[in-house]
Amino acid sequence: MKMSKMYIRTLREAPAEAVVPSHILMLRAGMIRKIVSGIYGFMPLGYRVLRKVENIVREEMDAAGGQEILMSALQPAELWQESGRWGDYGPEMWRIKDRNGREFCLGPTHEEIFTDIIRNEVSSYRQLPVNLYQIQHKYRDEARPRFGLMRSREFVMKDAYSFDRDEESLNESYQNMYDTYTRIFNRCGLEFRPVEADTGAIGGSASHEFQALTENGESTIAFCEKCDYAATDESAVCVDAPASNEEMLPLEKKSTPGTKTIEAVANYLDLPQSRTIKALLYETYDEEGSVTGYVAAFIRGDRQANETKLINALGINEYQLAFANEEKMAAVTGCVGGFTGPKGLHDCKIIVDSELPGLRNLCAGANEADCHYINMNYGRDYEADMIVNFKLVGEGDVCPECGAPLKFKRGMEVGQVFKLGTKYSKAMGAVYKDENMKEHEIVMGCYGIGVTRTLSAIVEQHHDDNGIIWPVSVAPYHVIVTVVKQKDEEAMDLADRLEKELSAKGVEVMVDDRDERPGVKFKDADLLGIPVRITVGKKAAEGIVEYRLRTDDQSVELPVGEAVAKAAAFISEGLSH
RNA sequence: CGGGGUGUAGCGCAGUUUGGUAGCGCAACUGGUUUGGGACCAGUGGGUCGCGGGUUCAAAUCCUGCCACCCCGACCA
Repeated sequence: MKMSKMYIRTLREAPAEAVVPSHILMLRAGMIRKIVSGIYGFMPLGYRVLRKVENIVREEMDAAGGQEILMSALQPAELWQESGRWGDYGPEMWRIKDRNGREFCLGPTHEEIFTDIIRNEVSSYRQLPVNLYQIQHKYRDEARPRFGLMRSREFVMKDAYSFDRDEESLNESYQNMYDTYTRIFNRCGLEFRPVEADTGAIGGSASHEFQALTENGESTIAFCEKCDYAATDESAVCVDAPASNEEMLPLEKKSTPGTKTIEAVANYLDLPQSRTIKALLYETYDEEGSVTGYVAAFIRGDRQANETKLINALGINEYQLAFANEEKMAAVTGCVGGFTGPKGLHDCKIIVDSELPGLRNLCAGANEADCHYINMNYGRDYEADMIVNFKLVGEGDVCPECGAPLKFKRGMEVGQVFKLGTKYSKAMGAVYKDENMKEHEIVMGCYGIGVTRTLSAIVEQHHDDNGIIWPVSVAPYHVIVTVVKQKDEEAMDLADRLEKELSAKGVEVMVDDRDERPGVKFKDADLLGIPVRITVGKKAAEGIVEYRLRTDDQSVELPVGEAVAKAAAFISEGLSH
């Protein structure tokens, strides 16, 4: 297509509102436009890229046995009330009413809708397994939309749901999607890592996030350089320190005036912090926010707690746990702020980190002002209501798989796969009959890809100071033919020939025939990130053009025919993986 | 939701301290000269200075309420 006929508007300067490269460059290239905070429109070139990514997703999902459908974005409250999530979802859900006052939401996700479809239509094991997906706008009223398409309130998502007769079959469906996602993100040209993710209060049995590696990502992932282990920082497993074989020494109470922190008490008693026990005091709440009880969690003094793991162990939602009001808690449990220890506490749940029972002769608060015990040992001196591994992983901690040190990197979550189990089928009555006419709940999985977010990730990973560098697979056009003197008929004829011959080979071509100076055209070509540039310039009359890749800074002169062949080969190679 | 910042032409900004009725660069339009990495000259158009209230002879500027946008944090099936 001729650029003089295209609707394209590039910006020389970056809008002040954008701070990360993907946002800045997509705005500058005129690919997206902000409508309001967290809501973006796609302009012609941006929409072409979006459709390319969608089509990669579509092809791979279809190849994996998924079937595409399209449900409504607007969903009735009733379905969410059935699953129990109308109340759970919170302020992120856009809720609206129709003219009669009936409640709806703009779908933030579609488990309810898909489960509803399936329960009405599936009744036999013979109809399973099923994998349905859609590509559609999702709506989440984010507390803080950010970084353009990276975290927006309206975004395009591919969401797939699998329905299986049992866990074993689910495992196959899950692995199938895991492999499919790997192919999709490879084809999008992303450097990514699948990582183990927290399954949270939703109660699924396994989940992986697909994290595109980028400095501007919002997630932190822990990974092992030696083996394949990788997990989000919250779900990464921190290995217990090896059990000690020291003799138990007699418990002794020490006066430790004013030592309210681990650091202070360790210094005062001249102990390493790894020989102390830290207390973390929490209140738990019911759904209405009333205090339901107290939790004292104990962990080695040099460790950090991972509250997500505590929450999961307690089987509550994250809003149901918060640091305690120590004065109130002291009245009930006997704890003493700054001097709390596991010995002598009452009327609260005592959670002990999994490595403490194996450690000997530790120092802990005595539940008495200005006093600590030393030589405290699990079993002899204190016991737990629950033993939980709730340590937060730190960089350098040992890999739970192979023992090598863990490293941290930043990532952007572009996809997620989740074994849901029967949460929704149970709540909504999605059942099938087996060979013996016995009813079972359908076992579900769900699988999401943030399509618009994937665009951000691609640009974050593929750009330079001059602009975007699209991978061939998602580039809005494959080749840009830059005509230096568009008024020169010979040059325009040559450009037309390039366009025609390349198009005939399935290559997508844009011809910059605009009445602009060459510098402007070159700058725009770089900004737009078209993978191949063919310049029709000085030697147009001789049928010689210049061929250059967006990733190179040198061009080569070639006869037109060769340039066509070379570009076509390069594009076909780029599309083949 | 807490903390911070910003709102002046399509984009980037100055002007606000010290009140006097709005300016610069880019972009756009016209004409001319140019033409290989964001040209030059001359001219033109474009603004309820985020919105409301107040002070004042006079408000972009001072006071006040609200709104929007951005950043950090909290949050993120």
